[in-house]
Amino acid sequence: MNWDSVNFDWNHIRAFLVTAEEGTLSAAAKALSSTQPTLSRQVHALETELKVTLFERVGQRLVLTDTGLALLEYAREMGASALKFSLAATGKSQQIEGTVIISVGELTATYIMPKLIAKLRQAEPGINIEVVVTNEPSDLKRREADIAIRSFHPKQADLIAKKVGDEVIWLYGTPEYLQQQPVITDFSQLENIQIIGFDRSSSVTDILNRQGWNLSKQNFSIITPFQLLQLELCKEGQGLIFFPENMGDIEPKLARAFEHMGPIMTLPVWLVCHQELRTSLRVRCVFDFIAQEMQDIYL
Amino acid sequence: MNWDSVNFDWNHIRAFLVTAEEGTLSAAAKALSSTQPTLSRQVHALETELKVTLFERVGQRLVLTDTGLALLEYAREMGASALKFSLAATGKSQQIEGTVIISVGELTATYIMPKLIAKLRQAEPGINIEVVVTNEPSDLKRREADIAIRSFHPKQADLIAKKVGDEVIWLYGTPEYLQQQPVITDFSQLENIQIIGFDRSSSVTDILNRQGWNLSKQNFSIITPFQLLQLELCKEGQGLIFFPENMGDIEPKLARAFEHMGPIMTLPVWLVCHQELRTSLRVRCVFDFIAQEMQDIYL
DNA sequence: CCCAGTTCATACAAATCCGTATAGTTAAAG
DNA sequence: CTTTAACTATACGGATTTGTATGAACTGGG
Repeated sequence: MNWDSVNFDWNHIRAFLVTAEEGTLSAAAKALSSTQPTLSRQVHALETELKVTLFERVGQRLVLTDTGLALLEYAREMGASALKFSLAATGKSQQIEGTVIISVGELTATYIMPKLIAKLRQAEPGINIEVVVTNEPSDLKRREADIAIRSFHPKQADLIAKKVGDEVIWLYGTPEYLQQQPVITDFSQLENIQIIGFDRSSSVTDILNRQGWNLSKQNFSIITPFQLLQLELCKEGQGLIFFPENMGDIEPKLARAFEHMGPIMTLPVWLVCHQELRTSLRVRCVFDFIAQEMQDIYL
Repeated sequence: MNWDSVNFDWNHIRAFLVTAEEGTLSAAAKALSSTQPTLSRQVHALETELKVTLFERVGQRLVLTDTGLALLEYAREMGASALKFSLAATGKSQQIEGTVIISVGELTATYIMPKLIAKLRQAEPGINIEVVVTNEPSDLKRREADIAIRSFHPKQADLIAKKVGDEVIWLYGTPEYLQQQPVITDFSQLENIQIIGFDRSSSVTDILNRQGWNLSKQNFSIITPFQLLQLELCKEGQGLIFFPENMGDIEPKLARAFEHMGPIMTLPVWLVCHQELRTSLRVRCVFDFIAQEMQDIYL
């Protein structure tokens, strides 16, 4: 093997890759916990080392040249392999110290995580916890997190998932608001109800309508994907919200709506983790800990 | 994308990769034009960064741990991608300066290359030429060379090849030696001839026997893969050698054997180059130059 | 049209990394 | 058993790289 060909600074490729993906040197610097001048120099160095022009300096922005675009493909490959290396190394590490990144939704972050993390930190002081709060299905394969809490089973084959409970969803509102509502014997009678919804996409609406509801866009007066804002608006009497019972019940200002009708739906709670990390002592430790705690909560 | 996971020193992976492949830190240092202490520190750094033990320090040698072996796979992937990057970058480079590595056999290196390189350097002073002399089919895909001169068409699909001539092979010997040989009318009569051969494998023998010869191991008294040694031995009158006519004819001490029978065989001469490098200005420049020169020689 | 907010490039001090020299250890050969 | 050769780890001076601070240039909004 002729190693001369790979005997250039691999970190410069990383600099190029992150810069190209992030769009600017400054963003790349932030992503790599480095500084913009460093990235600037590294990209320049790569260009002179290989005698190619990767970026066109047009005004304040760097745009990839055709050459840069062609090479980016291989840089991405390297990045993917580096990620695999990192994942495998974390998995192989027999140290119980280090950081574990957990991806959760807003509500879990607010109602579940604080006590859970406190308890975990007490049990395993060597492990640092990083919480990524997002409602998006964050991509575990890209190492946005080590462990994720989801309400759906992941499709990717190389992820492992464990069901830790069922989230029971009710409609909640202020007692004052609820008194204004009619007494119903069927959900189809809720034609004039005001619900604070997630977004304008009608996926939830469709599901409920198929279950006998009769909802349209008119019922969703306020739209926001921020569930904590939904909660606050609901507390102000602006409408009803879909909320898990273990969280809604402890809100003093809220009460279940149409309780005699039973819960609206139940969502499974999945704990998801990358398969490569199954052998990591510390990730497994956190995974098992959360699984135990969640099962206690959702018992 | 979470870049934290790949935010370790990629050069340390390269250090690990080359060390694992080469076996020792010292060898890796030589391969990377670096020094042993540097590699030692880089491997150590990688181990502490990822909290894994890659090598077991047993005595004077480093042996891969199971963890190291598992991670080596991904390091190899990174190396392969780095190689692709390098190849593509060289291909994309529009600079006419740089180094071009040419792989040739001993005879071509001795008889053809000196004048050819001199002429090339005069025509393109910016290009540095590196010559790898080997009779093995050096692996262009591993970048052991940019351009190779071969007597067979490469099988790999992503290589491009151009036939630049035919090498006419005769048997040569000293006039004194040849006088002792019988006058023949058929090659099958050469039962007692002494030939200085390449190796004990009978591939050449088989080919010739199929063409009507009658050779056995007895005919190959001296065996060596070094063709220049074959030549010297032949000059000393130790036997006959297979030799290209354009090289053998200019050796004052040698003469064609059994010239009335015609040449023994003809071998094609191929110029081979990696497809990725076709767009490289300087590689293409050298490729075209050699093609032109070789065609003049073998006209 | 100007100004606030970004962006990338450059200068210099500080921190880091590398190479030389050296010591310590092991394996093989005489 | 001794010697030699080969390999890795450590110490220190020097070279390289990094980060902070700053400048210059461009974009977009008021």
